[in-house]
Amino acid sequence: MTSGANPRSTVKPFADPPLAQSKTDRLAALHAALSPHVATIRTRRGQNVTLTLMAEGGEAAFIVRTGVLTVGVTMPGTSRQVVAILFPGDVLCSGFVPREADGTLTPANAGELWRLRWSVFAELSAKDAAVASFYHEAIDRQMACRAIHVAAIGQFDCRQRVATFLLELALRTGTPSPSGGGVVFDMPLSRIDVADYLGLNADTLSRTMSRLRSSGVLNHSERNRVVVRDLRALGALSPASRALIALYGDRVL
Amino acid sequence: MTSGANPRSTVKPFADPPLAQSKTDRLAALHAALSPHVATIRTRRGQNVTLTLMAEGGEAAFIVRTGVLTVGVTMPGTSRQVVAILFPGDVLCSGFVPREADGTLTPANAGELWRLRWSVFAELSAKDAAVASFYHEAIDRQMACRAIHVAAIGQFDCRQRVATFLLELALRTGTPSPSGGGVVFDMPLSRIDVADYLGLNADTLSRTMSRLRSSGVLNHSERNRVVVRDLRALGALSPASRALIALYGDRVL
DNA sequence: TCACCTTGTTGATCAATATCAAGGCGCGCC
DNA sequence: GGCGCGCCTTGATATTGATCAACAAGGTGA
Repeated sequence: MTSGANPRSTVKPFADPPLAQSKTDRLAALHAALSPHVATIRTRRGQNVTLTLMAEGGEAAFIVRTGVLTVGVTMPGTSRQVVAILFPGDVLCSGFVPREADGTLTPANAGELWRLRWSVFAELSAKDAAVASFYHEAIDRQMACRAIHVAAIGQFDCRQRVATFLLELALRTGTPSPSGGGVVFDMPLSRIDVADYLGLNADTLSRTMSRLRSSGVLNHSERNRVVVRDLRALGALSPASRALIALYGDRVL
Repeated sequence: MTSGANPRSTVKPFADPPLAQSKTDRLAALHAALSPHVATIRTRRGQNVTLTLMAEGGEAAFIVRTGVLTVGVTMPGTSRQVVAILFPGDVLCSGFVPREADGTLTPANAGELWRLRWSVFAELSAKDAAVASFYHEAIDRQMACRAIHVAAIGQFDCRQRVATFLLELALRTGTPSPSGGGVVFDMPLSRIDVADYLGLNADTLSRTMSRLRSSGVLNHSERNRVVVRDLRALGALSPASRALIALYGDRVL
């Protein structure tokens, strides 16, 4: 469970994905407003970020600066469910994670996380319109994303779920591949994490990915990197493609 | 599809559920702050509330005053998914509903809804700490609720999902039944709505409810009303019972 | 270099749930 | 009252995806 032992952490990651450029700017601007109150956490895969502040058990707000994290819950007698995947610019408040549900905030790779007391964040929001609108946009995006996620888990079959997930990653973190029509991105999550996110068995997920490769939508690629050969073909497999594009843009399309 | 034709709308509803008492007070206090900007919508079952404001296509914020509403999305080629059920005190912003996903806000019964321009709501939040904290608490609760919902759809089997749903309704809107240990509440949603919420087939849902009745957890009850004979037994069937109680209280337990 | 461990892949089997079909019930409408 | 229409229920069947088990691939540390 130590991050050093995990091969995934040794993979040379992309630099910040290009998509995040404008977000990175906004985050830098935010930092000016927040910095006196922010604790910076360097994340490493496998570590477990505590959701509430130690002192006084206060509520905390987290802002993802770089890297990817998963938010998971585990109900007694069932396996873990990843309820959200957080990318740079996303916000998590400890109140978002239900109590008594074994909630966890787990980095998927190395990155940086800002943490601040929730009450401080609320105050800053009231004073600084830029902070407030950053927060509200983050909430909007996350709520919309969760709606799509619920629809995928509740209504999509196995292949549709996998296509939806890959499309989301491609739109959020992908770079156009040299050969036209394709997209490349890092896969920050393990098979098991992805399966837990999609409400699927890891075996079934593996089979589905294999089928996507043999049908030519994906390329056989190196470990922890995904090469989508034809993004439009992938989009055609996901009922949520239009919604995802509306939410995350068609930058790589 | 007219509400008058629907038998459900003719059922005499409970008055505001007792749980909502403190919430009702808060809503009344809020109204003072918001009233100059609020449009009050009387909801009727089956109507479709438009999510964006007509003029300028602006974003809107909705606050549920009374009644129950469902938020649904439908991706092409799949059936509808209910992504949230809104009760009095809940908030919905149009940005929460993904675009290009056929999002709908649909009252399940008669009630009252406040609508205001999102930008106005944001301004009021910055000025009035009571408005801001109301909003943030609503967001926290809804995010936590959605996490439980995702876990239920992704990991629970059929009976666990149904038990979780019934428990949530019991905790949020139930009243203790005369005979000890039991709880009674209105069922505001049709079988199909519930099935769409739980990611189940309506037939399967019906079967599961029948089994819960014959196993003695539920009473055979009149149409659109549910009598839980033994709430603890119901809780034992739901892996999320502790999380739900932490979120909604043990008032009726 | 080799043993070991984690992660991922693949095949065979089985169970849960969707699908299809038929029928009952309650209610509004004619 | 009788008719027609949704909604709900229940049974028979089909199919998807979970489970179990074996094995491959790659990294780690001695």
